[in-house]
Order: sequence, then structure tokens, then C-alpha cells
Amino acid sequence: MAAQDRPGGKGPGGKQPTINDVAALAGVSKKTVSRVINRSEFLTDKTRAAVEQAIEQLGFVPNPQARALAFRRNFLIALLHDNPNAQTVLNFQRGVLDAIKDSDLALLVRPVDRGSDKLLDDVRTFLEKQRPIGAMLLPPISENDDLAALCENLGVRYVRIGSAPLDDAKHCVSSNDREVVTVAVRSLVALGHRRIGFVRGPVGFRSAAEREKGFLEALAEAGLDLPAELNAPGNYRYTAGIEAAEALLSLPAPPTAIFCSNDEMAAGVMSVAHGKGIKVPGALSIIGFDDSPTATHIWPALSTVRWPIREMGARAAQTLVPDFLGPGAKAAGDEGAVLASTFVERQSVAPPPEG
Amino acid sequence: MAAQDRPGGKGPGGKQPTINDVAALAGVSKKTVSRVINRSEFLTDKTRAAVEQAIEQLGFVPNPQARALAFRRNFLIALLHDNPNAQTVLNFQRGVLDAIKDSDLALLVRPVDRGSDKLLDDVRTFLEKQRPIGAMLLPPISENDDLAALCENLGVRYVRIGSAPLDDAKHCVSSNDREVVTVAVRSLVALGHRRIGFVRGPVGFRSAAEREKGFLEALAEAGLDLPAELNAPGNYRYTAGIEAAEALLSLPAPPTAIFCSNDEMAAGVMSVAHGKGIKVPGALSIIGFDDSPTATHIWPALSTVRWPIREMGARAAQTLVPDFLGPGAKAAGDEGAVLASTFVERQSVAPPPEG
DNA sequence: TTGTAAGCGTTATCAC
DNA sequence: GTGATAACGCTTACAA
Repeated sequence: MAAQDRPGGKGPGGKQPTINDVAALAGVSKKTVSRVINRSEFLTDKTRAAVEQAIEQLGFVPNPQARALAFRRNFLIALLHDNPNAQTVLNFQRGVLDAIKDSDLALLVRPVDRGSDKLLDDVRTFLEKQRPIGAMLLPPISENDDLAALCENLGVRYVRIGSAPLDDAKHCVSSNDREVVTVAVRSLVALGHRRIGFVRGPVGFRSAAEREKGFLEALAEAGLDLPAELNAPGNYRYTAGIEAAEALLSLPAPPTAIFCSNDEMAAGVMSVAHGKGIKVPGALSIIGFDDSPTATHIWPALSTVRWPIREMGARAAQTLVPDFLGPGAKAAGDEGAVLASTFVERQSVAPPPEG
Repeated sequence: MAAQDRPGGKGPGGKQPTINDVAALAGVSKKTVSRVINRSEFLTDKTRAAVEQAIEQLGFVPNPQARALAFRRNFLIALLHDNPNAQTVLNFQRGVLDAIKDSDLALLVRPVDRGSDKLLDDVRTFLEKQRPIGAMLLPPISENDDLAALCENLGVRYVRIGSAPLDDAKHCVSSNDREVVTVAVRSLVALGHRRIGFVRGPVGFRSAAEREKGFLEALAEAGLDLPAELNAPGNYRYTAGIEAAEALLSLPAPPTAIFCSNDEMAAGVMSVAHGKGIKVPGALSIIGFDDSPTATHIWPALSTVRWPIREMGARAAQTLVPDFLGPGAKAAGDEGAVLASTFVERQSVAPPPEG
């Protein structure tokens, strides 16, 4: 349609008022209007009021493209991710949008391929082109130090999201996975479980390592250890849960409980249990991690750890650009960047058979 | 790589080459360079080559902010959604990014609240500010005609994604839900099922209506009808599946199969079946719709309809901005905007008990 | 086919 | 405190 209207500014998309119109109406210069827009301190309350009144009257909205050109920076924040878990990514997006809702910022999304050897080049090109105010790195790529350094070099602010602090607080929003896993596993021990299987996350993932540490800590507290045959490899995928369960549940002395490093693998374990006619939770207790939709969609509903991902999204946006988010944002950001995960008890856990 | 080497170019973000640098090096005017960038036809192959060589040599990348200002349009496409299914949204995003990967476009994401009475204002503000090239509307908000009209008025190209054509082909990418549901239900009939329950989608959703039509068509073909007590309301949520199943499975003559309008509700139905000790698929067959991760994470794995959402994302991007996506994009876009859903058979379906 | 001049709407510089 | 004037990097007239 006609987006290129002319003086007659007829119909849709008709000329929006510009800073010049505001200046003229308020009887001041462009620059003064600009000062008001950008909250400069050096202004008489009177001038400011006059300008604000003119802005109001005209319904003026600063043109972000022009600002971007002048600022050499777009009023965008970028979300870089290569996360296999859709729910996680989307919840995070929601959180970010909660935070930037009333600001001038918008959210740019960029999935990347962590396996690609062009990863850094891709991200560099992206950041150089889009020039966002800041970038948010979701795990697992948040664990890539080169990526963080790249942002730094490009003058793009960044936050790294993780299962544990990955950087200084300023550049990091994390959760306390380890602690909460300990809590979860402790509950298993308290119920009387002694042979507890573990399904690991993928090698090289910080989150996987944290969850494993938490698991082992809880065991150690109880004076238990993790026999090699009860420690199954995994990669956060459903099929890995299947394979792990096939192995663990065929053992001469199978575990009475299994902790899985995420829900998806827990769902796999549960399927195998069903297939083998092993009652859950009667004969086998299962705990997952993520509190994904899967956790409540499988039967019985899965005890798991809820990761405060939406809140982390909001917090990430706040630490990234407190100045643009209006009052309050900054204060919250100062509180610290570690948010609490919580253990959610559902129906997949019970005392062990002989208990 | 160092793309920013320059005399004074100190540290990070040092001056990138501009169109002027290219023009100077190639010995032509700015405008000619601009023509090359924008693929103007009126150019000597020779000049074009010279300019391209200069661009290459300098590693010049046009500044999107400046272009946006001059074009009065940002090189962005927006995804507007209020879709409860994270996987759907994310897969769609992936598809879009598949399509725009090698272009100058970037993806802007905007969740909206379809319940809000400020919906139109929100979207208007967003579009006026960001001025994207185009917008993609995911269901259910794709069904909102006012939103489409708004895009039209604002000079923002748009595509509506749906379970059936919602607009002229130019503005629409859809799947053939109805047909495929018919295929799925036909398979139930072929196995001998005669009492087939139906769990509806939310009232007012086009997708829900299409699926219901497909269901009824298959029944009609077989000379069957849908007794009122076998037609359960739903809203695409897990809990609705629970409620529907509680009702259907308590009937004096319960159905031997249930078609659910999405996977999530199917998961709810399956939970209830498990809880009541009803064997799936032995005593009850279940079919869902979406082929979400849940479909394979529950046990037994769910027969369902795969919605080609990623492909739809790519197609949507193509129909929206074929010119920017390089050669090939347009041709594909001409093929038509209806993509095929497919029936995926897994383990949740079997002949009825007595059969 | 190519070049020149004039914006696009904002911010930065530096006087006043 | 405030205002001319020149950027910002590119595109669209309109010539040549």
C-alpha cells in the first residue's frame, strides 16, 4: 500500500509529527526538544513543561531509526541462543518482554549454531549490523567466553545466563541449580532411598556439571556414593533417558530412584519403566529438572526443579539496560543476579519398595 | 576478524567503512554504490563489478540504521504472537530464520495479549515505532481481521498463519488441518472403532473449528455420528484433557477411541486413562494434534498430526519479503501458500477391544 | 547509465 | 540553559 504519501498526508501512515514540529509548537529549538526526550538535567522546569506539553499535544513519538543513526546504536536488545528447549527460550523471552514492555526497547531474536566454526563470525556480523544496545546469551552458548569477549569488543553490553555464576555479577544472571538439586536428592534419601541412579547432562555443559555436583553433595551428606553402574551418560534428550533407563533398570540391583538432569530424559526413563511394567513411583521414584510442560504432561506428574527462567529473562533485561527501563529497574538489578530455583514435588516420588 | 582497521580507528568498534569510502575507492558516486547495494538494473556490468570489488576490498557493510532512516522502514520482520504453545512459536521462528539467514533481515519478536482491549493500540505503537518491512501473525491472533487491517493501513506487509486460508493467498500461509484430521479419524474407523470421542478446541478458534469439521467429515463418511455425550469441550490445555477424559471415560458406554484437538489435551486424556487403569491403546486409542514434544515424551507415544510449522515460518518469510531473500525465494512463494500437515502414527492407536 | 543536491529525523558540537 | 549548524550513512528526486 501507499506508504509514500506526500504533503497531503492523506489516510493511513499520514506524516507523523517530528521533532521540528514539536520545537516549533513549543517555541524552542530542536535540540531542546531532544534534551527533553533524553532526560537531560540542564533544563528549566518551565521549558521542559512547555516541550512536554507540545509533545503530548502532537502525539509525538521520536523516530527510533533516526535516533539509531545518530546514536550509532539501535534501541534493541538481542537474544542469542542455541537452546534445545523451546519452553525455556520462550519463557525467557517472556521475561525479557515483561521488563521492556513500557520502554522503547524491542527484542531481537537470533538462534545460532554452537557447533558451527563460523559462530563467532556470525555473531559478529549480526551485532555489527544490528548494533543492539545489549545482548543476552542463553546457556549453553552463555558458557562461551569468546562470545562474551566479542560483545565486549564490539561495545555491546551483555549478560550471560547460567546455572552458576559465569562472569562478574554485572554480566551474569544465574540460578542456584546445585543447591536445589541437593535439596531434591536429599528428599529422596529422607524417604529411605539408598540406591539412587543418576542420568547426566551432556559433557562440557556447565549446567550438567552443576547438577551433578549437587547430586553428589547430597549423596555425600548421607554417606552414600554413586557406583559407576548407577551413573548413566546423557545429553538432555528424551532418547538418552530411554537408553539410560534400559541400562539402569536391567541391573541385577536396579536403583529405587533415578535423578535425571532434565525433564526430557526423565520422561524417557518413565517410558521405559512403564514399558517394563515397573510402577512409578511405587517401585521407582523419578526426579527431573526444568519443570517443563512435559513434567506435568506425563503420568505420573514429575517431581522436578523449577528454573526461574522467566524471572531470569526480566532480570537479564534489567541488568542490561536499567537506564531505559524506567525507575525501579535499577534498584532491582542491584539486588544481585542469582535467582532461586525451587524443588517442585509431584507424584513421581515415593518411599522405596522395601522401605 | 579485523574488519575495522583504520588510521585513528582505536580499539573496539573503530570506524567501519561507509558508502563514501566505497565510492571513492571505486571512483564512482555514492549513488552508484547505492544502486549496486540495492540491485538496480540500470548499471553497466563493468561499474557494478568495480563497485563490488571495492565493497569486497573494504569489507563494507551497509549501515542498516541509515538505510532504515532513508527508507523509512526497518530491515526487520516482526513476529506477533499470542500462542500458548512454545514449541510452535519457536519452530516457527526457526523457519523464519532459515529463510532470512542470508539476507539483511532480522527477526523481531512481539508477544501480545489477545485478551487485552489495548491489543490494537499496542500493535499499532509497535509497528509505528519499529517500522518493520512486514509482520507475521501466528494463530490465534492471525484470525483477528482488525489486526490485518491495521497492518494494511500502516503500510506493513503481513502474512497470517492459519489452519485454513484466512485471507487471499498473498497474505496467508496455511495448513490443511481439516483434511489430515479426516485421514487420522478414518484410520480409527478402519480399525473398527465406532464410538469415537472428540475433545474440542477453544470456542472461536478457527483451528478448533477446522479440526472439528475434519473429524465430523470422517465420521459422516463412515455413516457414523457424534453423540452429544461423546463431544467434550476443551481449550487446548492439559487440564481440559483431564476433564474431558473424566467425563468420557465414566460414560456407561465409553468411547473406544478419542480424538483430541491437540497433543496437550491428549496427554491429559492419557493420564486419566492410566489413572483409571485403562490400557492405552488396548482399551482406548488416542490421537492428538500438533506433534509437539509431548507427543513423544508420554507413554505410549502419541499418534498425532504433524503441523509443518517450521516450513510455514520459512514460507511466511518468503511471501512477506521475497525481494530481500535472494533468488529462489520468490519462485517458492508462488507455489501456493498451503502446506501439508501429516498424520504420524505411533503407539497410542490399536483396534478396539472387542474388534 | 550515472551524478548532484536535498533530504530522512535525530543527536553532538560549540558557541551564546 | 539554550540554540544554530554540522554530522550520522544512506536514498530519492531530478538532472546530465
